[in-house]
Amino acid sequence: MARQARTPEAREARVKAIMAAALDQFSKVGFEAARLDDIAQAAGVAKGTIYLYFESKERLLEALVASIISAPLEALENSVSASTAPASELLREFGAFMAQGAQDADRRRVMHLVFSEGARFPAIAQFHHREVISRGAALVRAIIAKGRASGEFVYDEPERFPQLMIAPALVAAVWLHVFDPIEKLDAPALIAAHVDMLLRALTGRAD
Amino acid sequence: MARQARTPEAREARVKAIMAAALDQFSKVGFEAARLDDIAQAAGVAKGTIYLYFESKERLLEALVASIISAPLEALENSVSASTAPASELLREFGAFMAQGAQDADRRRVMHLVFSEGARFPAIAQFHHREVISRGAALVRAIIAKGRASGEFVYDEPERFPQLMIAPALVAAVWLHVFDPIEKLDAPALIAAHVDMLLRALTGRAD
DNA sequence: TCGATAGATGACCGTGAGGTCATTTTTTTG
DNA sequence: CAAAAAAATGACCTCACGGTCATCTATCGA
Repeated sequence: MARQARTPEAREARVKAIMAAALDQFSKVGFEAARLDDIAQAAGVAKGTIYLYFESKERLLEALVASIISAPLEALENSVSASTAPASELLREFGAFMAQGAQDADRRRVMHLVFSEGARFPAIAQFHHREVISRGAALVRAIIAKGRASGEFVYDEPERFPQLMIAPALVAAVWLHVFDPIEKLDAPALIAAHVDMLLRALTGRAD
Repeated sequence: MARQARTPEAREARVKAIMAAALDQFSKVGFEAARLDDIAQAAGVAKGTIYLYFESKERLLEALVASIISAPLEALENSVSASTAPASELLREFGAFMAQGAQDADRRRVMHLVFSEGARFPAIAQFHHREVISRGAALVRAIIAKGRASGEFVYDEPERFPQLMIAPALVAAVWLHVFDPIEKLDAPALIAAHVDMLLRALTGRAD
Protein backbone atom coordinates (compact mmCIF):
# COMPACT_ATOMS: atom_id res chain seq x y z
CA MET A 1 0.00 0.00 0.00
CA ALA A 2 1.44 3.31 -1.11
CA ARG A 3 2.26 5.78 1.61
CA GLN A 4 1.65 9.45 1.20
CA ALA A 5 3.53 12.50 2.35
CA ARG A 6 2.10 13.85 5.58
CA THR A 7 0.79 17.12 4.29
CA PRO A 8 -2.51 18.45 5.62
CA GLU A 9 -3.94 17.80 2.17
CA ALA A 10 -3.05 14.16 2.38
CA ARG A 11 -4.66 13.96 5.76
CA GLU A 12 -7.82 15.56 4.45
CA ALA A 13 -7.86 13.31 1.42
CA ARG A 14 -7.60 10.31 3.68
CA VAL A 15 -10.46 11.49 5.86
CA LYS A 16 -12.55 12.07 2.75
CA ALA A 17 -11.74 8.65 1.39
CA ILE A 18 -12.79 7.04 4.65
CA MET A 19 -16.03 8.99 4.77
CA ALA A 20 -16.82 8.23 1.14
CA ALA A 21 -16.24 4.54 1.70
CA ALA A 22 -18.32 4.67 4.86
CA LEU A 23 -21.22 6.36 3.10
CA ASP A 24 -21.01 3.67 0.47
CA GLN A 25 -21.23 0.88 2.97
CA PHE A 26 -23.72 2.46 5.36
CA SER A 27 -25.97 3.22 2.47
CA LYS A 28 -25.61 -0.20 0.93
CA VAL A 29 -26.06 -2.45 3.95
CA GLY A 30 -27.11 -0.15 6.77
CA PHE A 31 -25.14 1.23 9.67
CA GLU A 32 -25.21 -1.84 11.87
CA ALA A 33 -24.36 -4.30 9.15
CA ALA A 34 -21.56 -2.23 7.67
CA ARG A 35 -18.16 -3.62 8.59
CA LEU A 36 -15.26 -1.37 9.42
CA ASP A 37 -12.95 -3.81 7.68
CA ASP A 38 -14.78 -3.29 4.40
CA ILE A 39 -14.82 0.46 4.82
CA ALA A 40 -11.11 0.47 5.54
CA GLN A 41 -10.36 -1.69 2.55
CA ALA A 42 -12.48 0.44 0.24
CA ALA A 43 -10.77 3.56 1.53
CA GLY A 44 -7.36 2.00 1.02
CA VAL A 45 -6.31 2.11 4.66
CA ALA A 46 -6.07 -0.34 7.53
CA LYS A 47 -8.86 -0.60 10.03
CA GLY A 48 -6.71 0.86 12.78
CA THR A 49 -6.19 3.97 10.70
CA ILE A 50 -9.87 4.79 10.86
CA TYR A 51 -9.51 5.03 14.61
CA LEU A 52 -6.79 7.63 14.20
CA TYR A 53 -9.38 9.92 12.64
CA PHE A 54 -12.67 8.83 14.18
CA GLU A 55 -13.40 7.83 17.72
CA SER A 56 -15.90 5.13 16.84
CA LYS A 57 -18.12 3.83 14.11
CA GLU A 58 -20.90 6.05 15.38
CA ARG A 59 -18.76 9.19 15.28
CA LEU A 60 -17.81 8.31 11.76
CA LEU A 61 -21.47 8.29 10.82
CA GLU A 62 -22.04 11.62 12.48
CA ALA A 63 -19.05 13.26 10.82
CA LEU A 64 -20.15 11.88 7.51
CA VAL A 65 -23.69 13.21 7.72
CA ALA A 66 -22.41 16.59 8.83
CA SER A 67 -19.90 16.80 6.02
CA ILE A 68 -22.39 16.32 3.22
CA ILE A 69 -24.77 19.06 4.26
CA SER A 70 -22.33 21.92 3.91
CA ALA A 71 -22.86 25.00 1.81
CA PRO A 72 -25.60 24.48 -0.79
CA LEU A 73 -28.54 25.50 1.38
CA GLU A 74 -26.74 28.62 2.43
CA ALA A 75 -26.24 29.64 -1.17
CA LEU A 76 -29.95 29.31 -1.75
CA GLU A 77 -30.74 31.32 1.35
CA ASN A 78 -28.52 34.15 0.19
CA SER A 79 -29.91 34.07 -3.28
CA VAL A 80 -33.46 34.22 -1.99
CA SER A 81 -32.91 36.97 0.53
CA ALA A 82 -31.13 39.12 -2.05
CA SER A 83 -33.64 38.55 -4.82
CA THR A 84 -36.37 40.96 -5.81
CA ALA A 85 -38.06 38.41 -8.02
CA PRO A 86 -41.70 37.51 -7.40
CA ALA A 87 -42.38 34.84 -4.82
CA SER A 88 -43.51 32.37 -7.45
CA GLU A 89 -40.12 32.70 -9.06
CA LEU A 90 -38.45 32.04 -5.72
CA LEU A 91 -40.54 28.95 -5.17
CA ARG A 92 -39.45 27.65 -8.54
CA GLU A 93 -35.89 28.31 -7.54
CA PHE A 94 -36.44 26.30 -4.40
CA GLY A 95 -37.86 23.52 -6.53
CA ALA A 96 -34.83 23.59 -8.78
CA PHE A 97 -32.67 23.32 -5.69
CA MET A 98 -34.55 20.25 -4.55
CA ALA A 99 -34.39 18.72 -8.01
CA GLN A 100 -30.66 19.23 -8.02
CA GLY A 101 -30.41 17.61 -4.61
CA ALA A 102 -32.40 14.66 -5.88
CA GLN A 103 -29.86 14.19 -8.65
CA ASP A 104 -26.94 14.11 -6.27
CA ALA A 105 -26.57 10.51 -5.16
CA ASP A 106 -24.49 11.40 -2.11
CA ARG A 107 -27.01 13.84 -0.78
CA ARG A 108 -29.80 11.42 -1.45
CA ARG A 109 -27.95 8.69 0.35
CA VAL A 110 -27.33 10.90 3.35
CA MET A 111 -30.97 11.88 3.45
CA HIS A 112 -31.99 8.28 3.31
CA LEU A 113 -29.50 7.42 6.03
CA VAL A 114 -30.88 10.13 8.26
CA PHE A 115 -34.42 8.91 7.75
CA SER A 116 -33.44 5.29 8.26
CA GLU A 117 -31.13 5.56 11.23
CA GLY A 118 -31.95 8.98 12.62
CA ALA A 119 -34.33 7.65 15.25
CA ARG A 120 -31.50 5.62 16.76
CA PHE A 121 -28.97 8.44 16.66
CA PRO A 122 -30.48 11.52 18.22
CA ALA A 123 -27.35 13.52 17.49
CA ILE A 124 -27.88 12.96 13.80
CA ALA A 125 -31.59 13.65 13.82
CA GLN A 126 -30.98 16.80 15.81
CA PHE A 127 -28.21 17.98 13.54
CA HIS A 128 -30.15 17.34 10.39
CA HIS A 129 -33.21 19.00 11.77
CA ARG A 130 -31.25 22.07 12.77
CA GLU A 131 -29.10 22.37 9.67
CA VAL A 132 -31.50 21.28 6.96
CA ILE A 133 -35.10 20.81 7.95
CA SER A 134 -35.63 23.94 9.98
CA ARG A 135 -33.66 26.09 7.57
CA GLY A 136 -35.55 24.77 4.61
CA ALA A 137 -38.84 25.27 6.40
CA ALA A 138 -37.92 28.84 7.31
CA LEU A 139 -37.06 29.53 3.71
CA VAL A 140 -40.36 28.20 2.47
CA ARG A 141 -42.23 30.20 5.05
CA ALA A 142 -40.38 33.37 4.09
CA ILE A 143 -41.13 32.91 0.43
CA ILE A 144 -44.81 32.30 1.01
CA ALA A 145 -45.04 35.21 3.43
CA LYS A 146 -43.51 37.40 0.80
CA GLY A 147 -45.98 36.23 -1.79
CA ARG A 148 -48.83 36.83 0.59
CA ALA A 149 -47.60 40.32 1.42
CA SER A 150 -47.40 41.25 -2.24
CA GLY A 151 -50.83 39.82 -2.94
CA GLU A 152 -49.33 37.29 -5.30
CA PHE A 153 -50.45 34.34 -3.17
CA VAL A 154 -53.99 34.04 -1.93
CA TYR A 155 -53.60 30.89 0.11
CA ASP A 156 -51.41 30.22 3.07
CA GLU A 157 -51.81 26.65 4.28
CA PRO A 158 -48.32 25.71 3.11
CA GLU A 159 -46.99 28.40 5.39
CA ARG A 160 -48.31 26.36 8.30
CA PHE A 161 -46.92 23.18 6.83
CA PRO A 162 -43.72 23.89 4.94
CA GLN A 163 -43.23 20.13 4.96
CA LEU A 164 -45.70 20.11 2.10
CA MET A 165 -43.18 21.91 -0.06
CA ILE A 166 -40.33 19.59 0.84
CA ALA A 167 -42.34 16.37 0.64
CA PRO A 168 -41.47 15.41 -2.93
CA ALA A 169 -37.75 15.61 -2.18
CA LEU A 170 -38.28 13.06 0.54
CA VAL A 171 -40.38 10.92 -1.73
CA ALA A 172 -37.67 11.04 -4.35
CA ALA A 173 -34.93 10.10 -1.90
CA VAL A 174 -36.86 7.14 -0.54
CA TRP A 175 -38.19 6.00 -3.88
CA LEU A 176 -34.86 6.04 -5.64
CA HIS A 177 -33.41 3.90 -2.89
CA VAL A 178 -36.16 1.42 -2.36
CA PHE A 179 -38.38 1.15 -5.39
CA ASP A 180 -36.24 2.27 -8.28
CA PRO A 181 -35.37 -1.25 -9.40
CA ILE A 182 -39.09 -1.97 -9.54
CA GLU A 183 -40.41 1.23 -11.03
CA LYS A 184 -38.31 4.12 -12.24
CA LEU A 185 -39.06 7.63 -11.09
CA ASP A 186 -38.17 10.86 -12.84
CA ALA A 187 -37.42 12.84 -9.70
CA PRO A 188 -36.90 16.28 -11.24
CA ALA A 189 -40.16 15.95 -13.15
CA LEU A 190 -41.92 14.90 -9.98
CA ILE A 191 -40.60 17.92 -8.15
CA ALA A 192 -41.44 20.24 -11.02
CA ALA A 193 -44.99 18.92 -11.09
CA HIS A 194 -45.26 19.46 -7.38
CA VAL A 195 -44.08 23.06 -7.55
CA ASP A 196 -46.46 23.67 -10.41
CA MET A 197 -49.33 22.31 -8.38
CA LEU A 198 -48.33 24.32 -5.35
CA LEU A 199 -48.26 27.50 -7.37
CA ARG A 200 -51.69 26.85 -8.80
CA ALA A 201 -53.04 26.46 -5.32
CA LEU A 202 -51.19 29.47 -3.98
CA THR A 203 -51.99 31.90 -6.74
CA GLY A 204 -55.44 30.57 -7.55
CA ARG A 205 -54.50 30.83 -11.21
CA ALA A 206 -53.55 28.38 -13.91
CA ASP A 207 -50.34 29.85 -15.28
CA MET B 1 -43.91 -19.83 31.76
CA ALA B 2 -47.51 -20.85 31.18
CA ARG B 3 -48.12 -23.34 28.45
CA GLN B 4 -51.15 -23.16 26.21
CA ALA B 5 -53.40 -25.76 24.70
CA ARG B 6 -52.50 -26.59 21.14
CA THR B 7 -55.54 -25.27 19.38
CA PRO B 8 -55.09 -23.49 16.06
CA GLU B 9 -56.10 -20.29 17.84
CA ALA B 10 -53.29 -20.67 20.32
CA ARG B 11 -50.90 -21.23 17.49
CA GLU B 12 -52.09 -18.13 15.73
CA ALA B 13 -51.92 -16.11 18.91
CA ARG B 14 -48.35 -17.22 19.38
CA VAL B 15 -47.40 -16.27 15.84
CA LYS B 16 -49.03 -12.89 16.36
CA ALA B 17 -47.21 -12.34 19.63
CA ILE B 18 -43.90 -13.12 17.98
CA MET B 19 -44.58 -10.80 15.08
CA ALA B 20 -45.73 -8.00 17.36
CA ALA B 21 -42.61 -8.32 19.47
CA ALA B 22 -40.49 -8.44 16.33
CA LEU B 23 -42.08 -5.28 14.93
CA ASP B 24 -41.38 -3.62 18.24
CA GLN B 25 -37.73 -4.52 18.18
CA PHE B 26 -37.09 -4.03 14.47
CA SER B 27 -38.70 -0.65 14.65
CA LYS B 28 -36.86 0.35 17.79
CA VAL B 29 -33.32 -0.70 16.95
CA GLY B 30 -33.40 -1.73 13.31
CA PHE B 31 -33.46 -5.16 11.72
CA GLU B 32 -29.79 -5.97 12.08
CA ALA B 33 -29.48 -4.83 15.66
CA ALA B 34 -32.64 -6.51 16.86
CA ARG B 35 -31.87 -9.62 18.89
CA LEU B 36 -33.95 -12.76 18.57
CA ASP B 37 -33.51 -13.35 22.29
CA ASP B 38 -35.22 -10.08 23.08
CA ILE B 39 -38.01 -10.74 20.62
CA ALA B 40 -38.55 -14.18 22.11
CA GLN B 41 -38.62 -12.82 25.62
CA ALA B 42 -41.04 -10.05 24.72
CA ALA B 43 -43.27 -12.58 23.00
CA GLY B 44 -43.14 -14.89 26.02
CA VAL B 45 -41.52 -17.80 24.20
CA ALA B 46 -38.06 -19.30 23.94
CA LYS B 47 -35.80 -18.40 21.07
CA GLY B 48 -36.04 -21.88 19.65
CA THR B 49 -39.79 -21.54 19.40
CA ILE B 50 -39.44 -18.73 16.92
CA TYR B 51 -37.71 -21.17 14.61
CA LEU B 52 -40.70 -23.48 14.79
CA TYR B 53 -42.74 -20.80 13.07
CA PHE B 54 -40.21 -18.85 11.03
CA GLU B 55 -37.32 -20.13 9.03
CA SER B 56 -35.02 -17.25 9.85
CA LYS B 57 -34.89 -13.71 11.12
CA GLU B 58 -35.31 -12.44 7.58
CA ARG B 59 -38.43 -14.54 6.95
CA LEU B 60 -39.85 -13.22 10.16
CA LEU B 61 -39.44 -9.69 8.85
CA GLU B 62 -41.10 -10.59 5.58
CA ALA B 63 -44.05 -12.28 7.24
CA LEU B 64 -44.44 -9.35 9.54
CA VAL B 65 -44.54 -6.74 6.80
CA ALA B 66 -46.99 -8.80 4.83
CA SER B 67 -49.29 -9.29 7.79
CA ILE B 68 -49.78 -5.62 8.55
CA ILE B 69 -50.87 -4.59 5.07
CA SER B 70 -54.01 -6.69 4.95
CA ALA B 71 -57.47 -5.41 4.28
CA PRO B 72 -57.78 -1.66 4.79
CA LEU B 73 -56.73 -0.61 1.29
CA GLU B 74 -59.18 -3.04 -0.21
CA ALA B 75 -62.01 -1.52 1.77
CA LEU B 76 -61.13 1.88 0.38
CA GLU B 77 -60.95 0.50 -3.15
CA ASN B 78 -64.40 -0.97 -2.86
CA SER B 79 -65.82 2.16 -1.34
CA VAL B 80 -64.40 4.30 -4.12
CA SER B 81 -65.45 2.09 -6.99
CA ALA B 82 -68.98 1.87 -5.61
CA SER B 83 -69.36 5.55 -4.86
CA THR B 84 -71.16 8.05 -7.03
CA ALA B 85 -69.82 10.99 -5.07
CA PRO B 86 -67.85 13.71 -6.87
CA ALA B 87 -64.17 13.12 -7.35
CA SER B 88 -63.25 15.81 -4.86
CA GLU B 89 -65.19 13.92 -2.24
CA LEU B 90 -63.33 10.74 -3.11
CA LEU B 91 -60.01 12.51 -2.79
CA ARG B 92 -60.97 13.68 0.64
CA GLU B 93 -61.87 10.13 1.50
CA PHE B 94 -58.47 9.03 0.36
CA GLY B 95 -56.97 11.74 2.56
CA ALA B 96 -58.95 10.51 5.51
CA PHE B 97 -57.66 7.04 4.85
CA MET B 98 -54.08 8.29 4.89
CA ALA B 99 -54.69 10.29 8.04
CA GLN B 100 -56.05 7.21 9.68
CA GLY B 101 -52.99 5.27 8.60
CA ALA B 102 -50.76 7.95 10.04
CA GLN B 103 -52.48 7.51 13.39
CA ASP B 104 -51.89 3.77 13.44
CA ALA B 105 -48.47 3.26 14.99
CA ASP B 106 -48.10 -0.25 13.63
CA ARG B 107 -48.77 0.75 10.08
CA ARG B 108 -46.45 3.70 10.41
CA ARG B 109 -43.75 1.50 11.81
CA VAL B 110 -44.12 -0.98 8.98
CA MET B 111 -43.95 1.82 6.45
CA HIS B 112 -40.84 3.15 8.06
CA LEU B 113 -39.34 -0.33 8.16
CA VAL B 114 -40.02 -0.80 4.47
CA PHE B 115 -38.42 2.52 3.62
CA SER B 116 -35.46 1.88 5.89
CA GLU B 117 -34.67 -1.71 5.08
CA GLY B 118 -36.51 -2.26 1.81
CA ALA B 119 -33.47 -1.65 -0.34
CA ARG B 120 -31.72 -4.57 1.36
CA PHE B 121 -34.69 -6.93 1.14
CA PRO B 122 -35.99 -6.95 -2.42
CA ALA B 123 -38.78 -9.32 -1.45
CA ILE B 124 -40.13 -6.73 0.93
CA ALA B 125 -39.78 -3.79 -1.42
CA GLN B 126 -41.45 -5.80 -4.17
CA PHE B 127 -44.28 -6.93 -1.96
CA HIS B 128 -44.94 -3.47 -0.61
CA HIS B 129 -44.81 -1.94 -4.05
CA ARG B 130 -47.26 -4.47 -5.39
CA GLU B 131 -49.68 -4.50 -2.47
CA VAL B 132 -49.63 -0.88 -1.40
CA ILE B 133 -47.83 1.56 -3.64
CA SER B 134 -49.18 0.47 -6.99
CA ARG B 135 -52.70 -0.04 -5.66
CA GLY B 136 -52.70 3.37 -4.01
CA ALA B 137 -51.36 4.95 -7.16
CA ALA B 138 -54.02 3.27 -9.28
CA LEU B 139 -56.69 4.53 -6.96
CA VAL B 140 -55.42 8.10 -7.13
CA ARG B 141 -55.23 7.91 -10.88
CA ALA B 142 -58.75 6.58 -11.09
CA ILE B 143 -60.14 9.34 -8.91
CA ILE B 144 -58.42 12.06 -10.86
CA ALA B 145 -59.46 10.55 -14.17
CA LYS B 146 -63.03 10.54 -12.95
CA GLY B 147 -62.79 14.17 -11.94
CA ARG B 148 -61.33 15.08 -15.28
CA ALA B 149 -64.03 13.19 -17.14
CA SER B 150 -66.76 15.00 -15.26
CA GLY B 151 -65.14 18.36 -15.80
CA GLU B 152 -64.66 18.77 -12.07
CA PHE B 153 -60.88 18.83 -12.34
CA VAL B 154 -59.11 21.05 -14.82
CA TYR B 155 -55.56 19.93 -14.12
CA ASP B 156 -54.01 16.54 -14.46
CA GLU B 157 -50.38 16.59 -13.40
CA PRO B 158 -51.10 14.51 -10.30
CA GLU B 159 -52.41 11.82 -12.56
CA ARG B 160 -48.91 11.49 -13.96
CA PHE B 161 -47.43 11.54 -10.47
CA PRO B 162 -49.79 9.93 -8.01
CA GLN B 163 -46.85 9.96 -5.62
CA LEU B 164 -47.71 13.61 -5.09
CA MET B 165 -50.92 12.57 -3.42
CA ILE B 166 -49.27 10.01 -1.19
CA ALA B 167 -46.28 12.14 -0.29
CA PRO B 168 -47.60 13.58 2.98
CA ALA B 169 -48.27 10.10 4.36
CA LEU B 170 -44.65 9.28 3.79
CA VAL B 171 -43.57 12.55 5.34
CA ALA B 172 -45.72 11.82 8.36
CA ALA B 173 -44.34 8.30 8.79
CA VAL B 174 -40.76 9.45 8.60
CA TRP B 175 -41.25 12.58 10.65
CA LEU B 176 -43.03 10.86 13.50
CA HIS B 177 -40.20 8.36 13.72
CA VAL B 178 -37.22 10.59 13.36
CA PHE B 179 -38.03 14.16 14.25
CA ASP B 180 -40.98 13.94 16.57
CA PRO B 181 -38.93 14.29 19.74
CA ILE B 182 -37.50 17.48 18.30
CA GLU B 183 -40.55 19.03 16.71
CA LYS B 184 -44.07 17.65 16.95
CA LEU B 185 -46.14 17.18 13.83
CA ASP B 186 -49.91 17.06 13.57
CA ALA B 187 -50.04 14.43 10.86
CA PRO B 188 -53.79 14.47 10.14
CA ALA B 189 -53.71 18.26 9.84
CA LEU B 190 -50.75 18.02 7.51
CA ILE B 191 -52.58 15.54 5.32
CA ALA B 192 -55.76 17.58 5.37
CA ALA B 193 -53.84 20.68 4.31
CA HIS B 194 -52.28 18.73 1.51
CA VAL B 195 -55.57 17.43 0.19
CA ASP B 196 -56.97 20.92 0.41
CA MET B 197 -54.10 22.26 -1.61
CA LEU B 198 -54.39 19.50 -4.14
CA LEU B 199 -58.05 20.22 -4.64
CA ARG B 200 -57.42 23.91 -5.17
CA ALA B 201 -54.93 23.08 -7.86
CA LEU B 202 -57.14 20.45 -9.44
CA THR B 203 -60.37 22.40 -9.49
CA GLY B 204 -58.86 25.82 -10.01
CA ARG B 205 -61.22 27.10 -7.35
CA ALA B 206 -60.87 28.16 -3.74
CA ASP B 207 -63.57 26.15 -2.03
C1' DT C 1 23.44 10.02 8.17
C1' DC C 2 21.00 8.73 12.00
C1' DG C 3 18.14 8.74 15.92
C1' DA C 4 13.56 10.34 17.26
C1' DT C 5 8.78 10.97 16.49
C1' DA C 6 4.43 10.66 14.49
C1' DG C 7 1.61 7.79 11.59
C1' DA C 8 -0.03 3.44 9.93
C1' DT C 9 -0.73 -1.35 10.28
C1' DG C 10 -3.26 -5.75 11.02
C1' DA C 11 -3.14 -9.76 14.19
C1' DC C 12 -5.63 -10.36 18.04
C1' DC C 13 -9.22 -10.08 21.86
C1' DG C 14 -13.69 -10.20 23.84
C1' DT C 15 -18.27 -10.15 23.14
C1' DG C 16 -22.56 -11.07 21.54
C1' DA C 17 -25.94 -12.81 18.42
C1' DG C 18 -28.07 -16.18 14.85
C1' DG C 19 -29.07 -20.63 14.66
C1' DT C 20 -29.14 -25.85 16.42
C1' DC C 21 -30.61 -29.76 18.86
C1' DA C 22 -30.64 -32.93 22.89
C1' DT C 23 -33.68 -32.73 26.54
C1' DT C 24 -37.96 -31.72 28.84
C1' DT C 25 -42.84 -30.86 28.95
C1' DT C 26 -47.40 -31.24 27.21
C1' DT C 27 -50.86 -33.44 24.60
C1' DT C 28 -52.84 -37.23 22.34
C1' DT C 29 -53.96 -41.91 21.66
C1' DG C 30 -55.07 -46.71 22.64
C1' DC D 1 -52.94 -44.72 32.75
C1' DA D 2 -49.05 -45.42 29.99
C1' DA D 3 -46.58 -44.80 25.99
C1' DA D 4 -45.90 -42.40 21.86
C1' DA D 5 -45.92 -38.08 19.40
C1' DA D 6 -45.62 -33.27 19.13
C1' DA D 7 -44.16 -28.91 20.80
C1' DA D 8 -41.25 -26.01 23.43
C1' DT D 9 -37.10 -25.00 25.65
C1' DG D 10 -32.53 -22.84 26.41
C1' DA D 11 -27.63 -24.20 26.79
C1' DC D 12 -24.44 -24.31 23.48
C1' DC D 13 -21.83 -23.78 19.12
C1' DT D 14 -19.78 -20.93 15.73
C1' DC D 15 -18.43 -17.06 13.76
C1' DA D 16 -18.01 -12.33 12.73
C1' DC D 17 -17.18 -7.71 14.02
C1' DG D 18 -15.90 -3.40 16.85
C1' DG D 19 -12.14 -1.96 18.97
C1' DT D 20 -6.96 -2.31 20.78
C1' DC D 21 -2.16 -2.08 20.72
C1' DA D 22 2.54 -3.94 20.00
C1' DT D 23 5.10 -3.44 16.01
C1' DC D 24 6.66 -1.45 11.96
C1' DT D 25 7.59 2.47 8.62
C1' DA D 26 8.16 6.93 6.76
C1' DT D 27 9.46 11.53 7.61
C1' DC D 28 12.11 15.12 9.76
C1' DG D 29 15.43 17.67 12.52
C1' DA D 30 20.24 18.09 13.65
